[in-house]
Amino acid sequence: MIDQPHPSAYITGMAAHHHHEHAGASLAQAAEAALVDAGEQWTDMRSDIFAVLATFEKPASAYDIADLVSQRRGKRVAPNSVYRILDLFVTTNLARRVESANAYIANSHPGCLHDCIFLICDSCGTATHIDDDALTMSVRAAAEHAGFAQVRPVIEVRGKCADCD
Amino acid sequence: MIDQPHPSAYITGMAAHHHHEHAGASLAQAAEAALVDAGEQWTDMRSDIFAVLATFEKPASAYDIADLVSQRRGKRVAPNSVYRILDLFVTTNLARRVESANAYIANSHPGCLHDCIFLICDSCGTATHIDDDALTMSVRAAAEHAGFAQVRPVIEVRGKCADCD
DNA sequence: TTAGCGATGTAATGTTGTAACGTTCATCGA
DNA sequence: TCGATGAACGTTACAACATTACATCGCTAA
Repeated sequence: MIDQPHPSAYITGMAAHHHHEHAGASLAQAAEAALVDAGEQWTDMRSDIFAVLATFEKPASAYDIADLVSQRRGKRVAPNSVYRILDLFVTTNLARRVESANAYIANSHPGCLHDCIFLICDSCGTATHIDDDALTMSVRAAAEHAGFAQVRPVIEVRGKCADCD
Repeated sequence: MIDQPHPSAYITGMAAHHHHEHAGASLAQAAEAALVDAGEQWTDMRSDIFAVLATFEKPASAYDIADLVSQRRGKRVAPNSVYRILDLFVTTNLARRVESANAYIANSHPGCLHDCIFLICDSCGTATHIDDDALTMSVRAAAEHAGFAQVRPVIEVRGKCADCD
């Protein structure tokens, strides 16, 4: 059901880049729209998990999410179920996995397809992101030049944020 | 005892870039030299762990290494001990951690200080690396521009390598 | 009605990573 | 010589992250 976008989608998508940063209810709506658009269902469980994920400032682990969703529902939700849905979110671009933190973060502009660069503070753990398509496309190009296909860049920068510095 | 290099070290190191790719005994020697240079000891345990790590084509997990080192020594070596030494290797630039694989890979030119870009094949798992200082410095610059300090870029690209494609 | 399918639940297990503390051994000054 | 110190490594236990296999539930199309 879910297909990875063809790499060229990134190139065309790159031209006119116009970001709608969502938050709160607006974000949830955008997420729902994007998921339905991808031919998937927007269930209560998915809605709850997305809502919880979106409350985090820092990348959230699947277990963090499982705990909060369990509270919210008054019934234990197993990590398993959370992982399933997080995987779905990642493939549909509603969320990103932060590899260097083994955690996930909501995409604040779902439906908008491009690579992003995460900045994760080693002190306070908060993550921000930069959109620099020129840079990410260079990374893609370098990998493709080395013979790689279907590339999926993972660009994260660990460090100290302005507040913690 | 161990200090992180100042970021400017990267900039100066970037100018004349001349790689000595090591392998086998030569690599082990280079590693030993680099470690001693950093004021650390080159013990039997460290030597064994480095040797095992260097035999891998693919990023090796700490547990993989623990198993092989245990065999080699005829005595169980706990993952714990392996982690300690891998951490040391990472801080002294003898090895790198591949975040997106939760695994480690020997640095084929220890003593040579710069960020690198890993390409990891999702099919066969092998990892190669690209050295593109212009690119990695741009990532550093972008992060610093966003107010981050003591930055440590993690640039990895998942995809299909030329052989598996 | 019921066969099929997608979503979720349940239980078990596997993998990765850390914490706390103990032992060994080399060095060094009294 | 003796004990103090400190680095390296051992041992145990546990915490955190992730997956597998299979069961159940509810919808809908034949």
